[in-house]
Amino acid sequence: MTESHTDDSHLSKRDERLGLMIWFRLSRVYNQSLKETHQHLKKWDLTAAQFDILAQVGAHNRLTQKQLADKLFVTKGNITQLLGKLEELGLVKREQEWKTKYVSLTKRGKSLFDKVVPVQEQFQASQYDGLDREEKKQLLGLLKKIQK
Amino acid sequence: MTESHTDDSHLSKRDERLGLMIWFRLSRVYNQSLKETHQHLKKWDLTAAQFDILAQVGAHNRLTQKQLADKLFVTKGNITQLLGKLEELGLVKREQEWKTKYVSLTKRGKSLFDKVVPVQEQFQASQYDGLDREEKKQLLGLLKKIQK
DNA sequence: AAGCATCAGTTTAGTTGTAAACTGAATAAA
DNA sequence: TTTATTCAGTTTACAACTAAACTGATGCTT
Repeated sequence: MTESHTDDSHLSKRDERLGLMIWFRLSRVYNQSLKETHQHLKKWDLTAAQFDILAQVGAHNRLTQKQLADKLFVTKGNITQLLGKLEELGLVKREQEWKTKYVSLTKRGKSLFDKVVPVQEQFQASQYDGLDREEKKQLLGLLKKIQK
Repeated sequence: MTESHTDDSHLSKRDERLGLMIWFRLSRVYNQSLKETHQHLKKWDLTAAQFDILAQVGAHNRLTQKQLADKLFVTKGNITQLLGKLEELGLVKREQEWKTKYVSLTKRGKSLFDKVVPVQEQFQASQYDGLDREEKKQLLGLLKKIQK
């Protein structure tokens, strides 16, 4: 006889229910976190998307727009738009070299980077203070497993 | 002497790093899941936000817009806009009663609800197939704990 | 060399969402 | 009764993001 076969066709109703609850909870945790991030970044008049670019460019100085898009998991079109704004704000500059454009921080951008990134990263991480180190490792492991 | 005090001031660099990795991973898992959801819903010409409303209204029939907003954790303004579209599509109707408006499904909406919701919910849940039941419970527990 | 594919970046149109100001009705208070 | 509060829903302006079509330059192929 088949072992542990209470339901084998797709997934038991119980598992489906669990999956749905995870989905709802995940979306709530993520969106709440995003909102708090936004709130926190207002101090420097930055949006979350702008911060992400600032952090990436500052950490790697000199990236192409494509590399940036890939690192942030967004489209090239999105990067174009965001860089337009950041350029207006005088935080980044684009230098065409051969066929590609390299993005780097201006002096103002660098200075803002140094001021904001450490504080913001600490804030970001603090959102998981409710978990101890072991639980964080567990959570990270489970999230990785979801993405196969 | 204080016990296990390698760093007590804020959080150890190690914990901060872990927190950041969780944040990145969470955002990737969520956005990927959202994208796949969108893809899947295209079959019925529905967006994820529209599906969420269809599912909620169908499950509770007759909700006010405020209740809907609260259940979905979005603003009333967003609900107004989405309902406008769904009304155009002939899927929901709004009935003013005293000062509030009650939202319910039309015949077309009901029929679409019956067709889409079970399939979509199963698809949604299947995104966590990589985890066994125990792991799902663990993940859910950790997510809940984050929200205190 | 001419033509074609490729690839970075841009543009455009559309969706989702927020925040904040506004409308209008019901209720409470003077 | 008149005024003020409250509260549901609407509107407006804006940010973020995608998908898909487009631009232009590089470089391969014949």
